[in-house]
Amino acid sequence: MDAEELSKTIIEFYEKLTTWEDGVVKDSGLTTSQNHAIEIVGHEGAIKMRKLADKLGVTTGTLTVSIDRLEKKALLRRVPHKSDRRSYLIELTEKGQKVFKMHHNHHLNLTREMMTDFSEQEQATLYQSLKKMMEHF
Amino acid sequence: MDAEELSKTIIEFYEKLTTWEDGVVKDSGLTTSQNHAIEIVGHEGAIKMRKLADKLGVTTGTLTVSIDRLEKKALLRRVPHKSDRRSYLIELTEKGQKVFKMHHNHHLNLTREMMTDFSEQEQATLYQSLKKMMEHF
DNA sequence: TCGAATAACTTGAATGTCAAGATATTTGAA
DNA sequence: TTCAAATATCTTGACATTCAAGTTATTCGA
Repeated sequence: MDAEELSKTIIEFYEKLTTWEDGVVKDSGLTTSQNHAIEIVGHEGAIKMRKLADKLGVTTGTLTVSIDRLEKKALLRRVPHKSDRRSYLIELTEKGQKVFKMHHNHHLNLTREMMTDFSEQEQATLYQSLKKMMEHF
Repeated sequence: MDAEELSKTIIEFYEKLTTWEDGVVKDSGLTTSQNHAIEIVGHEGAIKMRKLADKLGVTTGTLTVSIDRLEKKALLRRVPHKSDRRSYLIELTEKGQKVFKMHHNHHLNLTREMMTDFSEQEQATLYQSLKKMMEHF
């Protein structure tokens, strides 16, 4: 297999996902960055600002502003940390949960759609390949 | 294969690529958006503003500003269109070519790195799977 | 106990983005 | 041919994202 060709195809696939995701996010009235925050809080559950900033790959200053806006939209909230009064836990509101689940389902539908022509065996192979590639990050 | 699990893994893989790409781009002194423009011009060759805007998924107003900045960095230039005086062709400068090739090689290296544990057969299967998934966009 | 480290917030500057409108040019129909 | 409509790009104003640098409050550790 030619590495050039494979590299090009991986990038192409990545670009397609990005375009799809941008479209889905825009329809939900959120920005990409806001959606990303909701995704992580949805998957991780209550999480500290510091840890969330690291996962998003932004500074805490950036995150403060970002959480301000999401809190204003009533999608998540700051809850004072029980044992550290400098800190907050960020968690989804009910409205935030709904948005998260909606987005989660969109992804699930896309996966099912993409898998229509895959045999059970092919799906398993793809799954293992993705896992194997991720070992290199 | 559980669609939930597969969906989760695809997203995970996508996130890893994003983080990797962000790091590479940041090291090059460009923004993600600027890099994206260079990628497309590098792959497509001389291209009209209108077409480039469509491929980037932004308005022409956004692109004008973006190209202004890249022109100031001497990475690409506007060349008047031969038969349509309203229009320009955007092309890479030599410096832009270098940046493009560098980035291209980074991707190639990543692909080779990810493929280290893949047999020839596995690589071909992955390639076909990616192609097949992309038919659904 | 107290200085260093840590968590989050604030501010200022740069960039990205869109919508709406402006300008120049091309196109197509009368 | 002529001219209104379409097209290509640019401009402007408003807002979001982001970082760096600096601030405040609290916790930690020697």
